[in-house]
Amino acid sequence: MKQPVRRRQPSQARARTTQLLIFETAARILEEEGLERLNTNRLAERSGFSVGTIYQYFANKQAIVQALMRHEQEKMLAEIRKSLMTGAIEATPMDASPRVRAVVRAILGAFGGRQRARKILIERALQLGQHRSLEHPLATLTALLTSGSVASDQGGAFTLTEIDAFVLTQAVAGAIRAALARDRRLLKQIAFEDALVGLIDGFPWNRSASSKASPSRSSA
Amino acid sequence: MKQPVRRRQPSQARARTTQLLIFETAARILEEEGLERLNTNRLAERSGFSVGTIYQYFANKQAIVQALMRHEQEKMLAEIRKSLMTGAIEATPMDASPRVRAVVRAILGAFGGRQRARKILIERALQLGQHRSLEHPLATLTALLTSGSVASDQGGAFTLTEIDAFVLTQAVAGAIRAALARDRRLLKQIAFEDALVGLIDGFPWNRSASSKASPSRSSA
Amino acid sequence: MKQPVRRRQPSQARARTTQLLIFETAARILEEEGLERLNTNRLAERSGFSVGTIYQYFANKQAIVQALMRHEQEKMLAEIRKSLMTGAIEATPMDASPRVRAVVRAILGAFGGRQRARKILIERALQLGQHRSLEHPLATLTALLTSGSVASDQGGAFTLTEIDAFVLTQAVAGAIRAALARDRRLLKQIAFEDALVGLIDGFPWNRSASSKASPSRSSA
Amino acid sequence: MKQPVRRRQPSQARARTTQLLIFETAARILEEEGLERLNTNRLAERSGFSVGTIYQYFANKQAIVQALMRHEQEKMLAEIRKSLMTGAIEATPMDASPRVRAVVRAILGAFGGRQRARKILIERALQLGQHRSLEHPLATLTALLTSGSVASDQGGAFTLTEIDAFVLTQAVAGAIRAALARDRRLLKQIAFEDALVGLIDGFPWNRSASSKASPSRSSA
DNA sequence: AATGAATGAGCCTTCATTCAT
DNA sequence: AATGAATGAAGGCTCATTCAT
Repeated sequence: MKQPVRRRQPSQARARTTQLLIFETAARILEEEGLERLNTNRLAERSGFSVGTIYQYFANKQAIVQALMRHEQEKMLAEIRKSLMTGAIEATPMDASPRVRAVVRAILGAFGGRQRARKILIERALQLGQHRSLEHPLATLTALLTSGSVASDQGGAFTLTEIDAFVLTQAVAGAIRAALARDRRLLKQIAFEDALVGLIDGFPWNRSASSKASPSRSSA
Repeated sequence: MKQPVRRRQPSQARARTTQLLIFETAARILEEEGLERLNTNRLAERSGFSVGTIYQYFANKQAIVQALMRHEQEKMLAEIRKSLMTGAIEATPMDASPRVRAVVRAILGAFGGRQRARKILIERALQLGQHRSLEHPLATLTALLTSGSVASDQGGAFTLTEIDAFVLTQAVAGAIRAALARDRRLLKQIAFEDALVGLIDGFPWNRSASSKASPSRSSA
Repeated sequence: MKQPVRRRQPSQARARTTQLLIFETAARILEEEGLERLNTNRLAERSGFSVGTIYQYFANKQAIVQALMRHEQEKMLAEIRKSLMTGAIEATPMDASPRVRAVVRAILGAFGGRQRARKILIERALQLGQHRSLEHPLATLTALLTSGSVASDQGGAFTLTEIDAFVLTQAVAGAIRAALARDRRLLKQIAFEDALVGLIDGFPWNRSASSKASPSRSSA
Repeated sequence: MKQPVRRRQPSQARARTTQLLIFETAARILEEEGLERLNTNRLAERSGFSVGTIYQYFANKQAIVQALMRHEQEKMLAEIRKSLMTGAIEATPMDASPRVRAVVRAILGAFGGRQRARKILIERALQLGQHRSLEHPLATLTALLTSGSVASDQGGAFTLTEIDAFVLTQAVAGAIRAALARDRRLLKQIAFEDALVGLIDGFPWNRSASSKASPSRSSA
C-alpha cells in the first residue's frame, strides 16, 4: 500500500550496531514472549531505541522479521564455514569426525540457541511461501560441500555430487524442522546431536573417500 | 473482569444448523486465509451471520477455534467408527485389507481435506499445551481397536494389546503430523495413503491373530 | 489476560499539556453528559485527540476516571494550601476569618465548580470501595491544620489536635457530600458557603487561640 | 427514535403475575449485581422468561426501570396506608406511638429491604430529572396526613397543616436519602429507625393534638 | 402470549506507522 | 540520526431490540 521508502543503508559502525541490537531484541522477544508480543512498540521499549529509529532501518514490521531471519541464517552459515575450514573443536573421544560434529553444532546452535524463535521464524517463512529463502543457506552449504575445498579427516580433500549434497542437507534440515514441530527441546539433547552426526557421518561421502562403502547400507 | 458467560446450548434445529455453518466458515477461512485472518468480523462476514449471533454460540474467539478442533475430531472419529464397523469401501485391487484402508482414508480425509486448517489447529492445540485433547481421539481409536469388536478380514475377531494400539496410533498420528509440518500436500497423495496402510497392515496385530507371519500380506 | 501496561510518564511539555486537556475534556463530559456518555471514543472526539493518544496516557477507561479524581483532589489541595499560606482574599465585611473563607472557597470551588462531575467521581470512588483515597486529601488537610504553620487571624500561630482536625474535616466533607447527594446547586449558594464558614469558624480552634473557651478541648 | 408501541395492558391474572416476577427479578439483579449488570438478556435469564416476553410488557429497558420504581413506591404507599389505618403492630414496650413506628417501618422496609436497589433507583430518577415522580409518594403521604382520617394514639383524630406535612415528609425522605448516599446499611439499624420515630414523634403534630407544644422546640 | 435466534451499533483496546522537532 | 507524541484502522465483545415461528 505504501511506496517503498528507501531505508538507510547502514554504513557507519554505530548504525550497524543499532541494527544488531534491534535484531537481538527481536529474537529475544520472539523467544521469551512469542510472535504475538513482537510489535514495534514493544521492540522499541525493550531495545531502548525509539520506534522512529527502528523505522529508520526497516521499512515495516514484516521487513524486520525477514531481515532477522536472513541475519540468523547468515550467522549460521558463517559458523558452518568456519567449522568446515578449521574443524578444530574439542572432539569427543571416539568421535569419528570432529569436523562433522562441529558443523552439526553450528547448525543446532544457530539462532543463538533460541529454538522457539527459530521455530517461529521458519514457520513464518513457510507461511509466506518463502521455501526458496529457507533453502538458500542449504544451497550455500551444498555449494561448500561440493566445492572440493573441504579437507577430509583422513587427510585428502573430497567432494560430494550435487545430488548427494542435496539429499544430505535436506535430510538434516528435515530432521531439525520435524524436531522443532514436535518438541523443540530435542535440539538441545546430545542424543539428537549424536543422531545427526551419525546421519552425516554414515553418509557415503566419507566412506567413498576411503573407498569402502558399508555393505549393510548398500543392501538397504 | 468477566465471568465466563454460559452460552446457549443450541436445542432448536436452526440453532444447530447455524453452529455448523459457523464451523464450516471458520474452517474455510483457516484453510484459505490463515489463522491471522480468522477474526470475528470476518467470520461474521463470510458466514452471513452477525457477530452477535456468533457470540451466542461461542464465549469468545478462542472458544471458536477450540470448538472447531473438537468438532473436526469428533467427525473424524465418527468416520473411523463407521469404517471399522462396515469396512465396505470400493477396495483398490490388490488391497490386502479394505477395512484398514477405510480407516486411513477417514483419518486422512478428516477436516474435510483441509490440510492447512488441520495443521493450524493442531499447531495451536500444541501451543496451548493441549496434548491431552489431541490424544483423545487417538485414545478412543485405541479403545476401539482393543475392544475386540473389530472383525478381521480373515473372518475371526481379534484384539490389540493396549501397548500395541498405542504405538500404532501414535505412529500414524506422528506420520501425519510430520507430513503436515513438512508439506501438507503429501496427505493427498495415494503413495502416502499406501504407506500408512502398509504401516498398519504390516503391524504385528494381524500376525498375532494368525500367530504366524501375516497371511494377508503374502496373499497381497 | 493482559498484564497492566506501563503508560508513558509524560516528560515533554506537550505531553503534559495533552494530559491536562484530556482531564479537562473528561470533566466536561462528566458534567455535561454524565458518566454513561464518558467513553473513550467520545473523549477522543471532544478532546480533539485520537483514542490512541488517550491510551498513551491511561491504561484503560477506568484509569482515566481514577486519574481524573486524583488530579482534581490535588488541585483542590494545592488551592487550600495556598489559601492557608496567604489568606489574602477580598474579605466579606464582618468576616471573622478571611483565611477560613478562602479555604472554604477552595473546597467548594474544587472540580472547577463542576458539581455534577464531582458527585459522579465521589460516588464512583465509594462504589469501588476507595474510601481511603477519598480521605487522603482530608488527611493532608488535617496534617496542614495540625502542623502549626498556620498563622491565626489574631496574629499568633496555633494548631489543632488531630482529633479536632479530623472532626472538622469530616464535618465539612460530610456537609458537602450531603449537599451533592441532595441538590448540587446548593454548593454555589453563598448561604451554603456562609454556613460552612460558620461551622469552621465557630469551631473551638479559634477560641483556643484566645485562650478561653473550653479548657478541656485546649488541653486535649 | 421508535414509534411508541402499545404494550399489552396486563388484564389477565397470569399477565399480572408475569409482570410482578419481572419486577422481582429486576430488583434482585439491582441489589445483587448492580445497575451495570441489569440488562435485558440477564433479566430474561434470571426471570425465566424470554426477552420477547419482557418486551411484551415493557417498551424498552428504561421503561422497565421506571416501572419498577413506580411499583416499589406504590407498594410502599400501600404499606403506609395500612399502617395508618390499623396501627396494629407488636409495639415495642415504652413505644410512644406504635402507629408512627409502623409507618417508619413501612418506609424503611420498602423495596423489600433492598437498599442497594433503592439507592440505584433513586439516583437514577434524580439523574433523569424526575424529582417530581420521587416526590409523588411523599405528596400522597402528605395528603393522607392532612386528610384528617388518621386516628391519634390519644383517641381523637387530627390533621397536619400542609406545610407541616411537607416539612415532616421531606425531613424523613432526606434522612433516608442521606443514609443511602453515605452507608445504606444504616437503614437496617434499629437506632436509625428509632431516630426517625423520634423525629416524627417529636414533631408538633402529636403535641398540638394534645394541645401542649414542646417548650424547648418553641425556643429553638 | 411466548419464544429465542438474530441483529448491529457502539464500546474498549491494540499496534503499525507517520511526522514535527 | 534519533525521538516519541499522535494517529486511526481494525479487532474483540456486549447488549438493546426485532421478528419469524
